[in-house]
Amino acid sequence: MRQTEQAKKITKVAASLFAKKGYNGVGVAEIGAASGFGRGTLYHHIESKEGLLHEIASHYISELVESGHRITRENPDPTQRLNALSRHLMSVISSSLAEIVVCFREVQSLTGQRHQEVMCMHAEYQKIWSKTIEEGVQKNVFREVDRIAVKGLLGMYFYSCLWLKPDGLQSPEDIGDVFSDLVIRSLTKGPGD
Amino acid sequence: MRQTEQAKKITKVAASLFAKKGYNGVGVAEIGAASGFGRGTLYHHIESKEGLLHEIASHYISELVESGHRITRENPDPTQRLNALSRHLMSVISSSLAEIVVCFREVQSLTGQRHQEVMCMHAEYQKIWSKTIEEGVQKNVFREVDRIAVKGLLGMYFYSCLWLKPDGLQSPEDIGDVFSDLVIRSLTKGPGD
DNA sequence: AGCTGTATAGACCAAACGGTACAATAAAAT
DNA sequence: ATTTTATTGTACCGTTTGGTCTATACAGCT
Repeated sequence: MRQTEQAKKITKVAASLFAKKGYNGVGVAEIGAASGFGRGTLYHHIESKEGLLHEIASHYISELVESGHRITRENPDPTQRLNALSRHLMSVISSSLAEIVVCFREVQSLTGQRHQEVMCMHAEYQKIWSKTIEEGVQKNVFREVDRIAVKGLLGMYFYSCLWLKPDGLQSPEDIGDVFSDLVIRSLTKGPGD
Repeated sequence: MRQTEQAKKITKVAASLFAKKGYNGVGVAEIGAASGFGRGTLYHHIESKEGLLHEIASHYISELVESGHRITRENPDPTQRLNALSRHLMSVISSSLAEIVVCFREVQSLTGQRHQEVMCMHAEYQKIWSKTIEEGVQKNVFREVDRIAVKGLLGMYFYSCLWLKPDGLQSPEDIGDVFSDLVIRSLTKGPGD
């Protein structure tokens, strides 16, 4: 979907408002005012309020899925791939904080087809991580872990968009390294396994 | 604050609605209907809609803080304490899923004094985990980790309320064990540290 | 000048919002 | 039996909701 400059601006403003107050806590009038348009003008550039939410949520989760597949192709080694996934996920989160908050916290406000479509992509992204860990187990570099472990580990990343500060001291890559270090250590085989 | 039976019922119903649709996605009429009261009746039992949100959020986070302090007293050993904190946190999450979702995802909708108070307790709970890890580092059982690591590890738990199924196969204690296993492995000293 | 297509603002809509007032009812206490 | 007290439902308040309609402005083109 081709977006005009104004539409991009509106989407960006909407994302930061949704992130701050929640989808239902923001009115279209507020979105218009914050982007410098009246309500009529707003609807000349967007389809609907929910369309705005869908645009934000689907754009970022599909970007994650796409990059996830690319990283999988580029990194046959499970440990290296985990680190690459970790760095990439964290850099997307920190460079698009508001959008990611919307993508992970406000999805529930999508309805029908749109909700289903976005949830599918979320599941697909999780599968990318699951597959990586499974491969590591097969190659005997990771220990066998419960299938809910990957949900837990991913939660570590997803939840970070709620406390991450955009002007924080550490770079996203540094944080990604800290996290992937935690993840890899929690997965690698020890003497007892 | 003493709560009548009806008020408890309303609070419970409100929590599950807030969890499903978000605080601003639910109207007082809907809360009333779902708990079997008219709007007028509802306001005879509650103070306000935001009061309801505050009641839910503050009750559960303060319970976590209180139990956290108790567990700290009862478990001098950092590793055992982490496991106890993990089990307890996961059992609270899974036994009060909706309330915990509200407590962690809808806090932002609280305003002024109430918001500040609840955020304070959230910070205090995090400190309980931080202290435990710090003690483990001092006692030389944990390696030194970045200060954001604890945020990440806690996110693992907090995010779980969004995917946990109330009728899941695994008991909360089992999940708590899986998680604390991940946490402890990611923290314990290895050959290289 | 006349035409065409895109931007823009503001009036307007029915519905829903959080909250209050008040009268009616039920239960308990005297 | 009578008076309090605690519950309840309904009508109502002003405001805001997402969304539409229409009139105007302003480009670029002929």
